Amino acid sequence: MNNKTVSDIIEEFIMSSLDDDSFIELSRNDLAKFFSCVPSQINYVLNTRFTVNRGFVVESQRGGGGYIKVVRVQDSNSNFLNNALKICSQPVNAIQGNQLLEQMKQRGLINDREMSLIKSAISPKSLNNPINIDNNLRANILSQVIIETMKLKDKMEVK
Amino acid sequence: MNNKTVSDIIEEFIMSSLDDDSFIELSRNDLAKFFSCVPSQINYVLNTRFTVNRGFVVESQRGGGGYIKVVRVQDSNSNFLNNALKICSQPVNAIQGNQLLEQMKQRGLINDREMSLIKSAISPKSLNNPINIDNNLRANILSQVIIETMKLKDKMEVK
DNA sequence: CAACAAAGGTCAAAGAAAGTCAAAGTTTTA
DNA sequence: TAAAACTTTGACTTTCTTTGACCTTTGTTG
Repeated sequence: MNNKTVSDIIEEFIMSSLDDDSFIELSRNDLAKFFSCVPSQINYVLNTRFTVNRGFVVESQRGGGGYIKVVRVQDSNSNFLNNALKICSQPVNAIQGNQLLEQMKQRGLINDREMSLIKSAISPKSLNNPINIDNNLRANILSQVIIETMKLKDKMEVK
Repeated sequence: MNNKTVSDIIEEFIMSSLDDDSFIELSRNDLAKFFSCVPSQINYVLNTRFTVNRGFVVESQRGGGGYIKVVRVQDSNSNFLNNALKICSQPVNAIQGNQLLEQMKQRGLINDREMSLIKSAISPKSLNNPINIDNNLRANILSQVIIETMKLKDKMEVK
C-alpha cells in the first residue's frame, strides 16, 4: 500500500475534509477537475470507500445545483446497528423484526412512537404479498430504516 | 443542500412571505425582475414546489392588474388522514409517498425524524422487488402507517 | 367597439449536475 | 505467470434547472 492510487488520494482528501465534522458536501465535477480525473471516478471512490459498512452514507442530487453529501455515522451504538444490518442481509420474519425494533428502542436509537410506526410498516398486513417474499422485503425495509437511523443519530435528537 | 439554485431561493422567499399568513399575492414580473430571472421561472417554481400535494393552491389573473396568489390549504387532520387512506387504496409511487409524508409532517401528525424513518422504509431501495409491485406495496405500507398514526394521534404526543 | 398594452401561461430546447456500466488497464495473489 | 481483484476511463443516461419564443387573457383607451 505504498504507492497510492488516485482513488486513495481522493479518499484521503474526502476523509480529511470530513475530519471531525460529521458530514461534508461536495461537487463531483469540481472534485474531478481538482484531481484531474473523470467524474465517474468520484463515484468509484464513494462506492468502494464510503460505504455503510465503513460507517458512511452518501446522498446526492442531480441537475443544476446538484451535490454529493457524505455523512459519517459511527459511534458506540454503531456496532449494534452494523450487526443489525448484517442480520438484515438475510430474511427477517415479523417476530424477529419487532424484536429488533424493541432493541433499538431500548438503546434509545428510536422512541416509542417511532417504533410503533415502523412496526406497522413491516407488519404482515403491510407486506401481504402475492408471492412469498415478505421476509426478504422486511429485511430490506429494516436495512434502510437502520441506515436512516445511523444518519439521524448524529443529526437529530431522539425525544 | 448548500448550493442553492435560484429556484430554491425563490421558493424560500415565497415560503417566508407566506409564513403564518394563509395566502400571499405576488406579481410574476416583479418577482422575476427582483431575482433577475425570466418570468417563466416563477411558474417553474410554482409548478414544482407549490403543488396541491404539498398543500398549496395557486390562483392567478392575467391582463392589466394581473397577479398570482399562493394559498396554503388546510382541512382537518382526520379528513386529511381519511383522504390519505383513500389515496393509498391505489398504487403509490415513491414521489407521491414522500409528498404524503411531508404533508403529514407539515400538519404535525408526525415529526421530522418519523418522516425520515418512514421515507426510508418506503424508498425504492427498501421495496426493490423482483416483480413490479412496489407501488402496491408502498400503498399497503403507508395505509398501515396512516392507521397507526390515527391511533397514536389520540394517545401519544408528537414531540 | 377596435386596437393596444399589460399581465400571466406553455412548452420545448439548452444547460448543469450526477449516475451507470462496461471496457481497458494495473496490481495482487495463488 | 495466469487469474482475480482493483482502478481508470469514457460513452451514454437520468434528473433537475434555466431560458426564450410564442400564446392567451384581461384591462384600458381612442
